[in-house]
Amino acid sequence: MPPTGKLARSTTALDVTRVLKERILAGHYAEDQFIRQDLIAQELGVSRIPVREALALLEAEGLVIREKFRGAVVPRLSAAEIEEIYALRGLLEPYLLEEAIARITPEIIDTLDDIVERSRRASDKTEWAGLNVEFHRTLYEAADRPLTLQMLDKLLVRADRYLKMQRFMSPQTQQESDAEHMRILDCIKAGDKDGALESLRQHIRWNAVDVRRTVGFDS
Amino acid sequence: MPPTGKLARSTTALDVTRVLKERILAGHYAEDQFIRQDLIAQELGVSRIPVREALALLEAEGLVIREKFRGAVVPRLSAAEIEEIYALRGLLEPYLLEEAIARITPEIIDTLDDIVERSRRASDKTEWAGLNVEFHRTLYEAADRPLTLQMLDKLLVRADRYLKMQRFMSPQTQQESDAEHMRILDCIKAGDKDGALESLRQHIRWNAVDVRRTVGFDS
DNA sequence: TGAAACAAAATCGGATCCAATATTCTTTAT
DNA sequence: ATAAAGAATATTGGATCCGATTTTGTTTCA
Repeated sequence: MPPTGKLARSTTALDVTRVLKERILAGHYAEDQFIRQDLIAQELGVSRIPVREALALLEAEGLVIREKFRGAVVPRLSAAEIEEIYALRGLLEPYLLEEAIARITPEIIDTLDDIVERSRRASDKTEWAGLNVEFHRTLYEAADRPLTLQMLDKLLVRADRYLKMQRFMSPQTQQESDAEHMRILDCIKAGDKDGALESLRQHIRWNAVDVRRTVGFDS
Repeated sequence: MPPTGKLARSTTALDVTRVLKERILAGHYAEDQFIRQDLIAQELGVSRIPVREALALLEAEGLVIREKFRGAVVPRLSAAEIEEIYALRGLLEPYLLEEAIARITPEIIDTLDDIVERSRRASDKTEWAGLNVEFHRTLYEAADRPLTLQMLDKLLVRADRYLKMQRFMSPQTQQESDAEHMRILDCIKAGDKDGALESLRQHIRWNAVDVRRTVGFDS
């Protein structure tokens, strides 16, 4: 039996959940294709029990849908769902930003400056994506609204699956995104709350437009 | 071949999930008290496997917290979490109401009228609570925003646990709540969107005040 | 007597096994 | 030859069993 590595704190089920989530977000499983428990179990060297728990958790996150005695599939994302996700981002993120501004410290601002700087220098697309996430995470964690942040995370995970599948992030979009982050950060430094909020809303709108354009909606 | 539009048959794990959720919402388990898998399994006449899956799902909903090799407990709700839930209601519900108004039909309005009428006549507290939920559900389903509604539901479940535990709903509060529902409905009929939104926000604020008063926060 | 050390019991996470159901393949009738 | 019917296979959900860890109880020593 191959050792599964050092799982001192985590459980096998959570490890499987993490692996499957990464795979799904990487577009490893085609939509409407069944994810076979047995195969996953063999690939990861575990039994089907933690695989089943992982699939149950992923269903709760909306990343798969299970049908009794049939299996789990990655569901298609509808245009309506994408639209809804961006509408919800437009509600949640300004709220988080507002609360973050009320609680932000010079240390956090320094951290954000650093992230933006590294983001601008980033050449690798994956590295840039990581820094992009880190920027928002650092900023929003300052808001001290764990429930809201958790809800937002789940929304972004759903959207991310789509975005990564579509490979839509152009260098131009990256530049524009960095610039918008800087604008938000500058507004925060200047104590311009409304300016920061407006920049954020613009940021989200641009994101939404990008997605629509790439996906080619009509709705 | 028979039509595939058959209802999704329930699985044992989902049945256990439903039972446990009902129990938790009814305050059956004390906070910080371990929910023993073996006991649940015996009580329900099933094995521990579906019980474990149920607990995993309930953890994803925030109704329990599991610690490795220790078990699952109903977590305490902090004052901060209550506040956050109401803040999020204040974001999500106006959005849903706005979308609902844009799509509402005379039939739905009739249904809502009926619900309010029955709610006003309701003597039993449980019946009233059910109608209260039905009013919001009917109204918000008209918004056709399933993700948002699902998020709201999960928030309300968390809050409900607290409210039911505290048994806070006084007759006076019921009357006031019914009146607010009528006000919202009247605004919708009159095509007064802003009025409806303002009534809703007031409704949520009152709810929040009610909770704070009953719970007796200070933090 | 009280606390540390050790043993016993309880409980959990995971593995293996079995039953229920779905899917695929084969047979058969027209 | 084709489509319905039935057998064989595949896959899932659940039950039973096992090792790991925590908790509880007992013993021993200062």
